[in-house]
Amino acid sequence: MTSERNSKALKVKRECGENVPILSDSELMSLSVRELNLHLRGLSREEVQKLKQRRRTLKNRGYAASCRVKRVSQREALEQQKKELQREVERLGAENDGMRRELEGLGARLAALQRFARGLESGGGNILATAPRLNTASVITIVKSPAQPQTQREQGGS
Amino acid sequence: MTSERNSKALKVKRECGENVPILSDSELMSLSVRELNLHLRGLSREEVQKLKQRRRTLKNRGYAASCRVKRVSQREALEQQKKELQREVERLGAENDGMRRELEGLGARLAALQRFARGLESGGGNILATAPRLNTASVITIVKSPAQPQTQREQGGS
DNA sequence: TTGATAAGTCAGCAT
DNA sequence: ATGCTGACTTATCAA
Repeated sequence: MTSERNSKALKVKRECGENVPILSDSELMSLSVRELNLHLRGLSREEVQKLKQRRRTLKNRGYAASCRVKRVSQREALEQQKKELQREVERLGAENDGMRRELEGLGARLAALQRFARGLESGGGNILATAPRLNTASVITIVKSPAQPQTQREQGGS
Repeated sequence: MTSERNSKALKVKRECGENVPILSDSELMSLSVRELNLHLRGLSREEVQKLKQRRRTLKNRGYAASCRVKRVSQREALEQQKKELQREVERLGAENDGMRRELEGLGARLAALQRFARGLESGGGNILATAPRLNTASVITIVKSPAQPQTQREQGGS
């Protein structure tokens, strides 16, 4: 196809013929209208039209290229955003699992204390004697078990 | 442009000329090779080549169209996936916030019990007298506070 | 041969 | 006039 266009371009140049500097594609494409007019001196109406048309075609070629580049980069941007969101989902999921485990641990400790408390409640004042399965040492153990990261600050007393 | 193609097609038909049924674009495009050959009887080598070329061009036109359709639907699929991931991130984020709050609540209750336990520990056996700021009733209150959803099942003891 | 795609051409819209 | 984009053609590659 390059050959086809070249031949076409050559044809135009031949037609423009004898007295024209003959503009290259890149020259013709980048010239401003006013600059272009300087090169149009002494050309027939038809020659001027052909040159302008070639200029338009060359510019269109560039526009088409930009259009394709834009299309590709937009697609890549979308894919990138998708990857980032996937990473974010993974991160949040892991964080969720971690907290779920912490919650389970705390829940178990609290449940144990709850059993103990039920004993306290029903047994009235005599704590140690009435607690079903737990004694004071057990409660201390449960309560002082690994503190959860979130509320670590709370323990800074004395 | 349609006019350009039409004129080109007409030209081909004129050239094929007097004795040919003249296949429409859609006919020529959808014919199998063997079916096509039936329509090629009594055509010059050149006419056959032109017809085959037109067939190829028509098919290419279809391929190009599919290509564009595919490009669009792939882009739409990407956008759809992106939206779903965004929703997922939002959902996980909300879930995270909820658990974080639960964790904070449980952490506060446990911290209070920890203060109480410190009193128990340092004071030896005399629990009620030694607890810094909490009495037995307070501990019961803390321990029996709203149980966390996750470990609700734990409390089912007689 | 068939199908897919990049690049180029053209038409048509919008600025 | 300029820039963009959809549709078409062509060249080219892959299956």
